[in-house]
Amino acid sequence: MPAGTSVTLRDVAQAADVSLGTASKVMAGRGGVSARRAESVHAAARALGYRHNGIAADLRRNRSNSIGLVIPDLRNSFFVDLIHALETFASADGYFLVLGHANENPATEMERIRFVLSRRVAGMILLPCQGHDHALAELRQCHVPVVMADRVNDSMPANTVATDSVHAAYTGTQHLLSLGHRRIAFAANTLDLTNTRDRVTGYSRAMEEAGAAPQLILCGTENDRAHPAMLEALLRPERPSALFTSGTPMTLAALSAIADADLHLPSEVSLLSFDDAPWMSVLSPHISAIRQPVEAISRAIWQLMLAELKGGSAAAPSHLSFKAELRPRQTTVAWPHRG
Amino acid sequence: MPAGTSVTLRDVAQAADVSLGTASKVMAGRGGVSARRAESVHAAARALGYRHNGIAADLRRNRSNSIGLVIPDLRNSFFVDLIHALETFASADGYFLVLGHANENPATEMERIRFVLSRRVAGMILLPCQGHDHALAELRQCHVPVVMADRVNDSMPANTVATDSVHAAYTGTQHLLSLGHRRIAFAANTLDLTNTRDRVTGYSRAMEEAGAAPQLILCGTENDRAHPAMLEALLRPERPSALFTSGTPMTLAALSAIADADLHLPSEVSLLSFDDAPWMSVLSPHISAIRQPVEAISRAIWQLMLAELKGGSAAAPSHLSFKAELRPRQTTVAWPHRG
DNA sequence: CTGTTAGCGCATTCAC
DNA sequence: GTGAATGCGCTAACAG
Repeated sequence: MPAGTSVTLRDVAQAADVSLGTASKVMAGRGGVSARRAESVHAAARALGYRHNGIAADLRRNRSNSIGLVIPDLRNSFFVDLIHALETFASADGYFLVLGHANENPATEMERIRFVLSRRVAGMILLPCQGHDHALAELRQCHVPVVMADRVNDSMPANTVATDSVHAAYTGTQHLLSLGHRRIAFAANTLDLTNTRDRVTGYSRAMEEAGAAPQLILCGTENDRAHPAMLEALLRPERPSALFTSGTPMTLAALSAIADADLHLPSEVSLLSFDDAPWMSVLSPHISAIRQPVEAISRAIWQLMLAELKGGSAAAPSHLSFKAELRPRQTTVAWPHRG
Repeated sequence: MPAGTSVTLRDVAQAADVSLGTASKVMAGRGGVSARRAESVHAAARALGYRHNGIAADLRRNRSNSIGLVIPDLRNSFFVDLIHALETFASADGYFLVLGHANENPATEMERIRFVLSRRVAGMILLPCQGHDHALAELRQCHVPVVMADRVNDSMPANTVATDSVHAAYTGTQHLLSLGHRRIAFAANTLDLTNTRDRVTGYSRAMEEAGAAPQLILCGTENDRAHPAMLEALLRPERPSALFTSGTPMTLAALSAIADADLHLPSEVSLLSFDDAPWMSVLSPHISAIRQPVEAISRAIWQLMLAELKGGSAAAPSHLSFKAELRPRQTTVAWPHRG
């Protein structure tokens, strides 16, 4: 079953009694055609229900106005906000985004990258999901401008944009330390993620500077693993007085673990979430969070992409970094807690 | 700047010293080629860094294995869950999804539909954002299988899949009524949405049957409008004892309005949310919600699409409907509340 | 088994 | 201004 017996430009030209070339010019909005003929082409197109075939045009011109965007997780509001911002920028410059969803799975990620690439996008924005070498190799092979973001570091051989994770985690940990907490656990996805490693670095540095012992909980993002891991930590005699979660999924797991451990939030345990979300400030207690500067990051990504798109590949890749914002709310309180 | 100086199948054939046709067969994995030559083609492809050009192939074969999916809002977890499920089904059948994000904006929706269509997808799944006539007209013009979902009704001239909104809202309202509530306000996006109208119908029916006066709050999904609208309702002397929100964004707004009105949840006001989300059951009180059967809906959508894809367009369009599930939790309590 | 041929729908020279 | 001609990279039908 073909994708519809579509009417082609040739049909339109025939009906309007002009040549294919003329019809093409008219439909493209380029000038150089008499008003009378232009109108008759438009009329014919309308009458026949003509639809421009974008892929044929792209093929012929060997260029395209679509940009690939492959992201790890649609359930994470940080990524969704980023998509949204990027869409706005791209659309303002006449580009369209072709989305790929890796679902936090490297194999799926490769599939999506390949698919998006096979659509011959003009450029590719990749937020890697886990490990980047395989993806990067694929990307370099096709001579397409690439901008990577979020789970990236400065040694990657491509343009990168990210939050300064070390600094953000360091600041967050200091916030907890300054409240008197010493036993602060950091719950993170996996050390396979470069930004998770950075967050752990920032956390550990602050802890060590304060002479406190870091306690790392590596628990993935799935509740089946994260919940029990946190619960176990909270049930230990020497349980942490504060939990610092490295992303929204872990925050969710922490919240239910705290409830299951029958601990009161925040008097018995404090909670700080890396990544903010709308729901964190509507129920009590409002959750203290670290907010990544999504707009700034998105703008930088797009700027970099646009530069490569028009300028040709620049010299050395750029590595941009932005500071996150600490938003202390009601779940980070002094320790020991004075009722 | 072209999308990279790509190496073509012709280059590969040349390097492997075979014909274009043979190279094509090898790369497509079709048999009928001697092992020796096949290997040499593969080797050449690897050496040159060949990448299949999917759009050229689609163009030539006049068919494609991608399906368009245009959705209203990425920030709504219902839609995200649906994307996720649909991706799984599609991928299992060898199809890829080309996503379009309408951002709850009819103009953007049209742009996205047109773009996705210009990519010559084999079929189109549309979750309309507001009004459907314009979009539907566009879709019908290009003779592509169409399945619409969520904000649809049985009179639409296309396959549709949805939750039985009337029934779900009716059941939810009854739940509130059975707890003793009489002043129940229903906070919804806009009556321009067909499923919102259905939800209002279900709500009103239950209210009228109980001899209670319906109170509708039409407030959009943006916090700037929704929050003040709900706050105003909650500050009235004859304020509702229960709020029934018609979607996650409204639930968020309701929650902050309840806090700002200084009302205790749930003893002073009950809350029932149409659409469930993970965060609703981690903080206290856990929010009572109505859950739409996302998997069933997604499966039905895909089934319908697949049938059209292989079977050719069926006779009359199907209109499928699924029952939602009420999940009473801690925010719907008896009224008047006995402390 | 393999090579040759003929387009898919379109944009773009280049003559007129 | 306009139309005829030439592929973009690929698949499929056919002839050897």
